[in-house]
Formats: sequence, structure tokens, C-alpha cells
Amino acid sequence: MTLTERPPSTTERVAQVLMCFAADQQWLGVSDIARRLGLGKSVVHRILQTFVECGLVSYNSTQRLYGLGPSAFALGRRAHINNDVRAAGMPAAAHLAAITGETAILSARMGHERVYVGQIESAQAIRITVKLGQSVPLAAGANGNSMLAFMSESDIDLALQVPLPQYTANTVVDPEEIRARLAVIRQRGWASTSGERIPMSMSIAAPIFDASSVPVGALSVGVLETRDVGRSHEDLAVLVVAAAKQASAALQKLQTGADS
Amino acid sequence: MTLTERPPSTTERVAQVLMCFAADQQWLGVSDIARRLGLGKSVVHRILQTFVECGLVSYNSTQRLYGLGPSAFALGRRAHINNDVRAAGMPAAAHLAAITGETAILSARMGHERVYVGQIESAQAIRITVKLGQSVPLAAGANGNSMLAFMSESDIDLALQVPLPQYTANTVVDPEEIRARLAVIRQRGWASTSGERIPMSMSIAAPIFDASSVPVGALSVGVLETRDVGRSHEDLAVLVVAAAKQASAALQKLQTGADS
DNA sequence: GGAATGTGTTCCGCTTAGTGGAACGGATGT
DNA sequence: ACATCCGTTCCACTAAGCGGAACACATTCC
Repeated sequence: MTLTERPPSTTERVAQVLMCFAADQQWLGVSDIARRLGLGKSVVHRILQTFVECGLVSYNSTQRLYGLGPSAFALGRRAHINNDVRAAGMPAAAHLAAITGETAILSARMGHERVYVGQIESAQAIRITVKLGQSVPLAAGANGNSMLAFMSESDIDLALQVPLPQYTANTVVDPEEIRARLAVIRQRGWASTSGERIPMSMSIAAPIFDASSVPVGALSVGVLETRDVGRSHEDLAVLVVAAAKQASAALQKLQTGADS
Repeated sequence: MTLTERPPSTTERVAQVLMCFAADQQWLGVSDIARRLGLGKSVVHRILQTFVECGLVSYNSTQRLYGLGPSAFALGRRAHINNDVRAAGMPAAAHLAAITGETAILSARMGHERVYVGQIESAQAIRITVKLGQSVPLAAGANGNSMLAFMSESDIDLALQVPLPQYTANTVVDPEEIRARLAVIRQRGWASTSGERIPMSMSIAAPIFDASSVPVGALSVGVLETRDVGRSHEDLAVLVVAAAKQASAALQKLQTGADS
């Protein structure tokens, strides 16, 4: 309970309403959002109307449901273009995919979650593929764990506080077990999980740091558990860590470099 | 001056700050945004901090600039997926591109602007290509004009009120001249412009209507002015109008159909 | 070098503007 | 037909945002 229980500001509420649409459910009603955020219906309604006016959300009058609108699409394209982590990490991801022959995946951290921002798919007939834009808690999966391990204790507490979704039968949801893993990851510099989020898929991930040594993203390879890639996990990990380090360097150069 | 001069609400301000990032400039400073919106620096600063907290915008501490963050990217993907206009219009666009051999372009309306949400590129060596997510005033170009022609007089007034950017030497910026065009478009059902936004490119567009007969998007073909496509403009227009009609039908079916 | 203007950030009193309950009307389903 | 859910509108209260001023830090221009 390190959680600072501030009374939520109006701006926070507005942002929260918008972020509701990033969740799994595509179309939402007023009461639905109000219940999920613990707000009054009138508040949500007023905020939604403003969003509709500027095109951020669109309104289906026949079903009385709200969903993301064209402006949100436009914003997303912009975010896609000037995403530092993506710009800095994609070359490294491409290189990683080329030398391993497997799918390389790039995630960016958003608070205590992460979101897939890029992938270079393996050329194999059977390959791992993720949905770009999907968000997952940091506590779940190798990508998130690799970042979480290098974050502050208070951040780790917060991230483990939220109940974890049971993606597969193998998903580890016990906070203490995850905490033990983080110690290992912190020591060796990379994370590894097997079939905890995507069945039959093993992934090895390493964090990407910004100029302040805060983890802002992660780079990983996803391989089928049954596939013999001709390398040990340790050998793969060395490649992933090297690629992530390269991405970190590119990111730090990018953030201190030219503007516009 | 039909403009209703309301004092801007907090929610509007929050949305405005976010929408600033959809504009051409990628990275913005606090004062920059404050000036552009006519707000106090402290207001903008507080709003931005909230956005950073939830990942909507990211902060470059070395340059002290703000840009769109991972959450905005996630939102954009969602918007991409459940964009009605896109879902309803892409099949028609694909068909249009196939039978004409030229690039088919799909736009969605957001207020008094429009944004490119999809395109099927021509297979030709030289072809028209647009930047998805880019926003353009309704008064500029065939896509926007085709929608504007079927909107209410007050909407047309508002759309013509904003000063038009001079994209090319041919761009028509005189409100009265545009108004005269709209009458023609309204009558024949399609719009056509030549080199007004993209040099050497001619485009023919027709509006897409929702269930309330309000134009929410447009479908167009973009051809090089110098290319002989083997059809008259009128023949092309018939194809475009038919495709747009098909898209309208699909959209209306979509909006009254199943939920989730 | 220093003056001058720019920036982002913090603070605080005033008052406006957002809040949330209740009430209304429409739609749905039992 | 009732009961229950929805979305929308209204209004008095007070909490929350506003914006000016003051701050520290950078940059630029004499």
C-alpha cells in the first residue's frame, strides 16, 4: 500500500476516459466507462461529447456506443513516426532477426505496462507474431520482466500490485515468484520465459535504457519451444543483450541529438 | 460570424493540448503549445505532466520537449482496427483500384478536416501515394470538397472560415470560388481537382454517407495528369460514385449490425 | 564578459467551472 | 404490462483549475 491516494484531477479523469478505449473492448457505453472508472455518468458523458467534437472518438448513434475516431488514428500515426524507442530499436531488431532467423520483437514501456511497437517477423513457415499496439503488464512475460528488473523498488511494488491476467496455464502470477526472477534478471542482464503469454513460445529479452539509465523499452527474440535454433539459450541471450545495448546507444544519441 | 464564442472548458483544453501533437510539428515545448492555444504556461505544463504519467506523451528531458508516447501509439492501433469508415470502405477501394489500375484513397472526416485512413496503391511505376494519418482541411482537395458539398450551410461557413494553406501554385483559396464548386459537386455527385494539393495529380472523389446521410468519409482515385487511363473523367467518376455508394451501404450495415 | 531574453517549473489566492446526485424519457427484455 | 437498464439533462455546492508572478536555468547577443 505505497499507493498515494490522491483525489483524481480533472485532467487525469479526461486522460483515463480516453485510455479506456485502448483496452480490449472496442466500443463502450457511457455507464460502462463510468462504472469502470468510478465516475458519475454525467462526467463521462460531458467528456465524451468534447472528444466527439474534435474527432477523437466517434459515436454510433444507433447503438449509442462510443469508439475511437479518426483523430485518434491520426495521433497514432504521429506517435508511430516519432517514437524514439522504435526509431532507435528497429535497426537492432532487424539485425537480431537476421542473425537468429527468428522473430525479433520491440516493446516500449508505458507506465507499468508495455506495448508492442515493432517486430521483424521470422521467415520461417511457423513463426511468432504479436499484435502491434497491444498492451501487457510489465510483470507478465520476458519483455516486461527485463524492464521491471531494472526499475526502482517502489515501481516494482506498484507493478506487482495489480492482479496479473492468466494468459496461459503456465503464466506465473505469484508476486514473490516474479520477485525472485527479477533478482536473477538483474544479475545476468536478460530475461527468459516459456509459454507464459503465448503457448509454445519461448522468448529471451533484454532492456533498452534511456540517457538516465531508466528502462524505456525491451528487445526480444521469440522462438518456438520445439524448434532447434542451433544455439543454446545463453548464446541467444548474448546476441539479444548486444542488440539491446546497441539500441540503447542509438536511443541516447537520438535524444541528445538534433531537434525537429 | 456564426461562431459560438464559448469560454473553453477544461476538457476542451486537455483535448486541444493533445491534438497539438497531431499537427506537423513532432516535438513541442511548453511555451510553444501555450502560445498556440492562448493558454497559460502553468496550465499546459500541468496537463502535459498528467499525459506523461499515463504514457500518452513522452518527455525528452535533455531537450525539454514533449512528443507523443507509446499510449498514443496503442490508441492509434485501436482506432485503426475499429474505424468504421475504413472497414466499410477498403473493399470498395480495392475494387476501385483494381478496375482503374490507379491508386484508390480513403479519407475519414474529423470535424472540418479529413484524414487519410487507407489507400490501395496503383501497381504503376509512377503512382500517387498519400501519408496515412495526415490531416487536411475539408475545403482543400477533391476528397474534402466532396464531403463538404453535402454538409449543412453552417458547416460550410465554418470550413471556409479558416484560412486555407496554399499547397501548390494551383490551390484555390478563394471561399467564393470553392462555394461555386460545391454547387456543381452537389448536383453531379462527385468532385474533381487537378494539382491543387499534389502537383501533377488529378483526383476524382465521391462522399461516403452514414445512416443519417451525413458525409463521414470519401473515396477517390488519384491519377497522374499526364497519364492516359483510357477513360474519360466522366467514366472514371461513374466508377468512383458506384464504389462510394457501395462503401456507404457497407458502413450503414456495419453501424446497425452486431456489437462488440 | 554580462545583460537580456528565452525557456520550464513552482507557488498561491481567487473564482470559475466541474462535480455528482436526482430526475427525466427512451429502449429493451422479462 | 412492468421492471430495469440505458443515456441525457439539470442544478446547487464547493473543490479544483486558472493565471499571474516569481523562480532557476539556458541561450544568445551585444
